[in-house]
Amino acid sequence: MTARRPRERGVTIEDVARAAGVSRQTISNALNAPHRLKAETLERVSAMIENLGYRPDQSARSLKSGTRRIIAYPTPVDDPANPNPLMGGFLEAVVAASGEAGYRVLLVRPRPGQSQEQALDELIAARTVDGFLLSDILRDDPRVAHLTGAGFPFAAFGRTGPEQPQSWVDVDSVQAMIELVGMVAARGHRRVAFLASSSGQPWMDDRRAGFLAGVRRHGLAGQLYSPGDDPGEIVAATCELLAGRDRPTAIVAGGDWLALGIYTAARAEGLEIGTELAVVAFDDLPIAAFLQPALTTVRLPLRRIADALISRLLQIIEDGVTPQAGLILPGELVIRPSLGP
Amino acid sequence: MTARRPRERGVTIEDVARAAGVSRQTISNALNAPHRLKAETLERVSAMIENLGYRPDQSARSLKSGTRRIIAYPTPVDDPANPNPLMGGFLEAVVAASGEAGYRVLLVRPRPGQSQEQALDELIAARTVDGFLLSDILRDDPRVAHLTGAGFPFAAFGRTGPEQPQSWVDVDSVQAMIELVGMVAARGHRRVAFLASSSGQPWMDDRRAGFLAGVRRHGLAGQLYSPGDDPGEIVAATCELLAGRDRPTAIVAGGDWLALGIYTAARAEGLEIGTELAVVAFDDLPIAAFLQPALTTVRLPLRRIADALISRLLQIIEDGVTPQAGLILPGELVIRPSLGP
DNA sequence: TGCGCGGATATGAACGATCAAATACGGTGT
DNA sequence: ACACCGTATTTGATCGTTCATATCCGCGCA
Repeated sequence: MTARRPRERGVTIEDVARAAGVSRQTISNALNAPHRLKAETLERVSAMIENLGYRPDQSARSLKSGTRRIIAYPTPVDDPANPNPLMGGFLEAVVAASGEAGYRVLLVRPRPGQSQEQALDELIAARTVDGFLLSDILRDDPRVAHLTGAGFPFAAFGRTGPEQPQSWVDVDSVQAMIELVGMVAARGHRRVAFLASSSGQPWMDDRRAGFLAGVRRHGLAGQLYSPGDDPGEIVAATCELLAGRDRPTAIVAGGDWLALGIYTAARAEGLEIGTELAVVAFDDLPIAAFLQPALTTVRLPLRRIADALISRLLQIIEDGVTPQAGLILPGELVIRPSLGP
Repeated sequence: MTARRPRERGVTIEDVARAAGVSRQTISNALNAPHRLKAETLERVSAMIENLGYRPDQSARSLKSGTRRIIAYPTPVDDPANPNPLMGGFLEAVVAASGEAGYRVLLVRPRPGQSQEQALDELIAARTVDGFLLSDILRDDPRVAHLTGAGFPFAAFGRTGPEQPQSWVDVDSVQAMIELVGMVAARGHRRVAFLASSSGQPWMDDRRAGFLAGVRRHGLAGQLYSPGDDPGEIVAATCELLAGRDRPTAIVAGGDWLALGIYTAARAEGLEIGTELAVVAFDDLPIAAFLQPALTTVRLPLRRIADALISRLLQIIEDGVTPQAGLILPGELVIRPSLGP
């Protein structure tokens, strides 16, 4: 531990009070309960606050009030081999949503050698944050279990177990996938393949289930394929798939990244995407719009998800009210040329 | 403003002191200056701390010490049309680096209707953070000017002006680009094109300058092209480029995303990448490895950059020492099949 | 005149930690 | 026996805010 140089202190409530010729409490009231002040005093005091650029010290306020106005977001480890589709856009949406509610987002990650639970405990015990925002919820997610046990506020992007707090928000992947398959069926495709790594993430299972449901509903011939995460593998698997005799005329990918491999394979096989082969995927990452032809996919309503998560979390933090049921939001089909005419 | 329900208070230093039969200060010393305690006392006290799960309240500690152990990172607005290559990996590296130094990262973004400077001021005045980490530094970046004026600690990923604090770290894009062009030249290419949007970002200018320097040094015929950000435009521009009579045999892209468009165009023109057309780019985003054939590119040493930034920032915060000169780190060539044999 | 009343403002006491200074405690040397 | 010293531990004050309570003041009313 190095020596710590205390930062210069700023303008305090005392300074403002002296300058305005009133007491501390009057300044505090001007900010927290303006109705208590005589209009004239309020104006004079507010001017002085503005004038001196006074802002209540967050630490002092927190110490007294017990609230931090900070939400922790444990960042998913971003595996370059399997880039997390959410990282970019979701974080973006969360920062915006919480910012508008007057909260800030603190990124946290276990130190080397520290378990996820320990990292959470550290923040709870040190009273650094008011609550947690979790994403990439696994089945029996240990973080959810831990926070539930500790009785600490959290909200989750992804479903939690039935015996746990239902403070989650999720996308109706099954329904979105059914609609996606519906679009494919409406274009006259009969043989459809689903491609996704079989990594056992709940959301991917939902997408797979949605595909199967869609295929059944529309009487299509659907087949599942699960290549590994390696790009080469994906291309190879797709090539094989497309070289077969009864090759599918449409491919549904579990995520936009996979579509990149599918495009590559299709071209290697001499198939034109959109006309000879329909490709659709899920997530609407930037790459979906960048691919040529642009990719038909399902857009996650990230901003609405973030808004709902923050709103639920703040309800727990500020009012102590835990939502009785999870919230399921629809995905939005984004039709682009890769689906065909 | 909704009513605020104070969170239940946790274990305090007083509780531990009473339980261990010593005074507050002894507990404090056990954590902050263990050498002051008799070995026996230390052991007994530490056991009790562990036992009760005591962690000093961060707000109380901050109030007294004036230090927050939090670094603010103003998140660049992520334009989906021009996805920020850094957002993912850089943030990741920053969180890891600061975590190891015992600091946390707070994401901030101006509220609607608030200027960037106001957002910074708010954090400074409320003493919420100890310093700022800036990225995507523009020429005459207003944030740098503002923090310099306020005398508040910051470190920047990207060069700052000569009259400003030199607490920056940057990648030697020029040199990396020269080496990249060198690799292309060594493969026997004579006509080389550089593709990048002309958006005037300093880092892109460096890459362009590096390209020109490399071309000059190796006596190649180099040409600059600046399509817009739109994927369709990129493909169209590349197609035109490749359809010309004296078409380049190698294309250098300003960023990995552009390579996607180039791949598409090359295939449309019937050119095989790696053999008939060399493609190289910059950033080593996940997409570089996903493309088939995989893309030769320049990897930014994100972890080293983050480490250096954090180390410099903490030096300013903790020791009050501002670095005298910026730090330039080399990019790392990642040779992959798109360059050719 | 004195009293009660209510709105506006002021005062004292936390919140939980750390810093600086004070004290307790053995052991030496004379 | 006593001053002296260094180490181990305790005490008091403080950081800047907010909560609960106290005071002030003008006014209507008996």
